[in-house]
Amino acid sequence: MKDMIQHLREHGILPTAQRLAIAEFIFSTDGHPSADEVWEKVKSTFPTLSRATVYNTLNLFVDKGLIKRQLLREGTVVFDAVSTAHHHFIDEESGRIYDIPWDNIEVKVKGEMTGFDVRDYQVVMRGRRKQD
Amino acid sequence: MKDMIQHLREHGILPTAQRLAIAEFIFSTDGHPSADEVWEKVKSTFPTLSRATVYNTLNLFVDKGLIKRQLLREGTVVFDAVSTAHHHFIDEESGRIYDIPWDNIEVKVKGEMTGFDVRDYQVVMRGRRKQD
DNA sequence: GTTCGTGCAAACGGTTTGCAACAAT
DNA sequence: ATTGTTGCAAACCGTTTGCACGAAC
Repeated sequence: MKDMIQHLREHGILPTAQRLAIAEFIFSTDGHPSADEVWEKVKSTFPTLSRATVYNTLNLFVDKGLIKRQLLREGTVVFDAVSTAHHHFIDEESGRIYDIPWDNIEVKVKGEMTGFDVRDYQVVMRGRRKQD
Repeated sequence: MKDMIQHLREHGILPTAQRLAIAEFIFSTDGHPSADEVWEKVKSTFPTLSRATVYNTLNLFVDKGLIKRQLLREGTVVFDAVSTAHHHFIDEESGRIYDIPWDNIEVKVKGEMTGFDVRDYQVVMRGRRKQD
């Protein structure tokens, strides 16, 4: 809790009650929730929380570098609180998104990539989760 | 033209004038247009074409396996007519999406991936296009 | 008291859908 | 005749925005 206040302050974010509640949730889940899903969840412990505040707050967190937007679901952006680089696996049946540790996959450039200044990359996999 | 009619028929699609016009466009561009962009372009040669028909047709093409939906742009789905597997590079400045040949990048699994039945994957890169 | 954050409702933009007119078999 | 396709408009849904109220420095 105290750490979270500190964490927000370090990123230049004024730690209001709403922002704390949202931050607590998004950093405690290992899922990849949409803004509306965050709203639904946090509302249960913070009933007055408005949808607009959730959207604004999540965008603020992204701008300040606390979390990342990911294009992994159709129709909605999802947010990813894991700060270290990783890959993603999407279960085509459930739509669930799994983090794949960075070191599980080796990506090597073999062909010509001149003219492309790659700042960031990730492997996006799709398929079926067999167990779990 | 004749080939396109044939192509559609082979995929179980009745080749109407609208569908032909949309197919001609999407298979001739190397870009990754959104449905609205397809509409704008094809409308110039087919003014009566409605937006709904474009959306319906593109979805039909996806269902029948002619083209692919890609989650590479925020706010809209883009369509990809290239049937062979490839990776993508997104210019963060312009938003332009570039195809990267499959053999340019080697992806090797190093870690544990049990439980994940990977049916499909691609590398998504972001950065700046330096020349063109 | 000025700046910043919140909540509400309205607006917005991409996409889907219901429906009537129409074309194809 | 039946089935499938088109165009229009309305509906839908995720997201942003304008604005008034309220809290914090």
